[in-house]
Amino acid sequence: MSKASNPLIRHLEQFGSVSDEEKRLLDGLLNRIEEVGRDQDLVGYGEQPSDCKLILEGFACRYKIVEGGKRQIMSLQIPGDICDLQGFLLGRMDHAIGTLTPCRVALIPHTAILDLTDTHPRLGRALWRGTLIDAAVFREWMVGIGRRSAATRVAHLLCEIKLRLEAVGLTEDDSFDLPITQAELGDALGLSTVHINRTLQELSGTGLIVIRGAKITIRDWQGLKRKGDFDPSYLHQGRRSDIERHLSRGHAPSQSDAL
Amino acid sequence: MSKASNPLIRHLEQFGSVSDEEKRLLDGLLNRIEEVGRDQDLVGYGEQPSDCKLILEGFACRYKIVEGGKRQIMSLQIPGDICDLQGFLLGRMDHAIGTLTPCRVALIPHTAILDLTDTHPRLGRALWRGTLIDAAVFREWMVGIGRRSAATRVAHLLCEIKLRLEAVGLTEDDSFDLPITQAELGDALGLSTVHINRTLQELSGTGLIVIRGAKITIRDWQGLKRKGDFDPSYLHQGRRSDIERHLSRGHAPSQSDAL
DNA sequence: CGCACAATTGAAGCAGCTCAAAATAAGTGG
DNA sequence: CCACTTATTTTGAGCTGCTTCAATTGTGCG
Repeated sequence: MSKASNPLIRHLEQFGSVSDEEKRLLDGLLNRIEEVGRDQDLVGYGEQPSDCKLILEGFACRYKIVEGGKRQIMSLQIPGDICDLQGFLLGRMDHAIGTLTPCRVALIPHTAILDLTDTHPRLGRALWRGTLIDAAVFREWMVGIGRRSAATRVAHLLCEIKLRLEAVGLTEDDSFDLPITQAELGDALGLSTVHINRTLQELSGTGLIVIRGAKITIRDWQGLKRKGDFDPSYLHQGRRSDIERHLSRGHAPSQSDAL
Repeated sequence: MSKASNPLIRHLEQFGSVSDEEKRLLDGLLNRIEEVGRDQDLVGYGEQPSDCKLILEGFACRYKIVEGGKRQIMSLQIPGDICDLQGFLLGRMDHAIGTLTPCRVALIPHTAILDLTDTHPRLGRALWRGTLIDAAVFREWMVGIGRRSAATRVAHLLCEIKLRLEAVGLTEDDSFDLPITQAELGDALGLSTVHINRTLQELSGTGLIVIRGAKITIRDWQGLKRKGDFDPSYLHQGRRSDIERHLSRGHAPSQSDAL
């Protein structure tokens, strides 16, 4: 696998430079690739996986089922995401990860990650940073579910997805594919399917977005951001901490914050 | 500061053994101590702190204010918690951390943590693990806010707080002090103050808990757990991953999972 | 073509909200 | 230790954003 197409490297380079040696090591991790169908668990609740899953293609989600059978989707995982480093350090899964579409995933043994983080603390911190961003997204979702109206929540999620997909090259202009059902959207936002449907109509009706099948086009980015009370800083895109700059001089990540 | 009383060491030992040399290093981190009053920001939104805060005494919380002025509290930070490792690797704060009571906190410079994680990858992973547990708690709160009823949410939170306080020795029998207002509880659970009040009365009325001022006594632990749909596994208390066992043989953390 | 799933619409219900005011408790200065 | 002020808890009552239930329409696909 060539450097350029290794999504793990691209992922880590968002936050700091990656040396050639590090790249070589990272390339070595992606040898076991699997295809998984839609609506399958990549990792089940309570499991103790022995490898991490890196999503190469497709959409997945973290979710939990509560008493009464309701489901809460806690995050959307898109290509480039390592979706269970959690299992690496915590052992037993306290939630499940399931596919929303057919997926292609790379399996990375925990032992390989352990070796890597032992010998290359900087890479360890880079992975760590990724999990901190995951946590920032959890927090933002919590804020939305707890304190924002349905319309604001939906708008906010669309803004987030747009930026995240853009970062991995999965948008064209102001459009992107969001191949998930309204029921799934509801489970992610803590809303009923019916209300998701009505809310999407509202957002379409006011000219903020256009929906055609699974394709979503953002007609009025500023308006959607306003509607969604959206401040992208929690995604920590295209930024490095002082600490990381202090470590790796010379490289500057491409900034694209003109949002 | 003696080893036994260093809450950072106690915190890390929950998940894996800490060598004597590591303990010495960790002791060296706790030299700057500060007292902070109630309702003060330990770290403000958008700041770029240069040190982490370890809470020695008192309660704090992560929070965010949304458009319209509503507040969502995203986590409760209790003694022993390092409450912004986030800032270490991500630089700019995407939320604020404020005190709920007067607090005593230790300030740990980012540079010290950087050195530590560079030279002692195992300690780095231990800190990382802590942030992953934080994330697990975020997820669980999200599930509650999104999919559980008010009474279930309140009961769940009480269960969680009980276990977390117990782990740092801040409970006596089935009682603990929870010196936060009902308004703050509401901000944490995405509920109104009025509804929190009525829900607490419901939980008292059915004999699950007793409230006397800031002191909460759990009368019926099993019942409260049932009411709160509470499964403590997300707290990852008293457990180590295979990976960590693989690394440090010989030591076994005390297990106390008879819950 | 027809099945199965997904989106849409209508209508009624309710969990939790808001507003407003009263009752307690917790400070605080004298 | 009291009198006064301020914060918190508690209660009542009306309201609403979202849910639930149930049915209809659309759509992808073997």
